[in-house]
Amino acid sequence: MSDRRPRKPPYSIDVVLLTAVRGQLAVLLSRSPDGREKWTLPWDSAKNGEALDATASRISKSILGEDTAWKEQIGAFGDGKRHPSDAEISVAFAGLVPTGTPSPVGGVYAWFPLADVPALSPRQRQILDTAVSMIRTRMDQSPVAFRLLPQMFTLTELQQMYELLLAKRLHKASFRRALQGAWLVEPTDEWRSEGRGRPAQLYRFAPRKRRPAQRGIRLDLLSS
Amino acid sequence: MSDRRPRKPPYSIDVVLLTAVRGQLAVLLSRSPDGREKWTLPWDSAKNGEALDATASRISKSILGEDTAWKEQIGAFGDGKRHPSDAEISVAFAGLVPTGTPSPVGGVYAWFPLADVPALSPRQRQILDTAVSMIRTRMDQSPVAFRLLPQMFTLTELQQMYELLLAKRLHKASFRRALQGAWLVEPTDEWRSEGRGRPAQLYRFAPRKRRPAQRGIRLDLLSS
DNA sequence: CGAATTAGTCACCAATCGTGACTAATGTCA
DNA sequence: TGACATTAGTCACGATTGGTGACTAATTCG
Repeated sequence: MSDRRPRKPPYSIDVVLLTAVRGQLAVLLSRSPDGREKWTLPWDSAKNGEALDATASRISKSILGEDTAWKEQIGAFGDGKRHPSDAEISVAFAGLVPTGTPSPVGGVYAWFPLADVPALSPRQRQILDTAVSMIRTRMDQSPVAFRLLPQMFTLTELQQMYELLLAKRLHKASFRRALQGAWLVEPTDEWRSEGRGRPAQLYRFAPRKRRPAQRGIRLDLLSS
Repeated sequence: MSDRRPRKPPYSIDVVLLTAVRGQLAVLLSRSPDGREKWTLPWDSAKNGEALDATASRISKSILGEDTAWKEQIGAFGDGKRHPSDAEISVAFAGLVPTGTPSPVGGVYAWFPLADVPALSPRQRQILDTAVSMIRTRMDQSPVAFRLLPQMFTLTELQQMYELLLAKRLHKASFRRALQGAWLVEPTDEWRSEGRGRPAQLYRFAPRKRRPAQRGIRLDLLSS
């Protein structure tokens, strides 16, 4: 988060780090050095010759200790709306952080549930909204839910993650049947006993190329 | 596209205009003023204070006479790959042009079927590939096929457009049943007689909000 | 007129999906 | 120790959706 002010950078790289906290999506914000209770999305300007996603990786790494396992560009933003940098445009990336990852120490960074995000600059607010909506609509194309979970997880946890992202309850049997047909996970030989109740088998994300999903068209998904 | 060289712009706006020509997707390229047979994606730098998509609209309008009915940002590109501008990064937009739109006159612009696109700068090549792949994967979320057709079209034309985008044959009855269930088109009272055979009724794109498509999850679409 | 051609529909069957009820394996507590 | 609560995991039925070939409809051509 360099805060050098000598000359205005041509563009900033902003990072939307998302995780799941207690059944809600949460975004990582950075405390502004100047204001008292002002928060911003982490951002920086690119070093000389650095690729766009490399800058995003560097930012993530500097905050979390390592890069996110998944990252996607959200787009470029710059409708003249204000931004903590004075850059004309900002290129935004979204990254997913598994639950259970140790939180960054120090009072500089904090996770905010989406419902409790404080006021941001207009451009960063738009970036956040676009990132969340993109994550939610790209679920079918990207392994989003898996990247919000640790490497090993129970099927109930996976289902709850899907329910969180879809904001909709799923039926257990349907969910597992669909999962089976998609060849996305494989069981490990470990089990986890979570208090009372039968222990759950742990699975890992292991997509197989089998069956290229030769299905029909789905016109009914068209939103607008 | 302006070719002023005095100072390097901070970023360029590149536009990928796509249409369908004889059963193939085609992209509009602009002849380089310097080289003899060099072609580029249309691009320009933003005027002062102009929003990103406003620049893209201005470029489209200057080429086609009017803006495209549909346009989407593809993203920001700038991994140090070369670009006709010397901008560090380029923000790309895709726009769809209905078949039958009068082609831009003069030898400056031309439509190239995707298979016959000449060599482009590395960055523009990447932009084009990303744009096409985005269009194809976002078909379910955006009315892509409809924006490649004139306002009124026959269902056979619509089906052929879907077949072109999906690179896959569709069964007539299935296609029409899915279309009916999606409430996307409405019939007009006009018909078109295309040579021999029974005349076809013309339809228009008229999505209705009915039935929010309360369907299950589709895990089997997950690609990676 | 009849054949060819394209549009549009129907109906059968298979595959998929929503659902409730079932079994399985553990902890809790009397 | 045994009944109960709790969570995991599966099964099977009926309803819906989807793939498909064959059908009817309306036009041009010769």
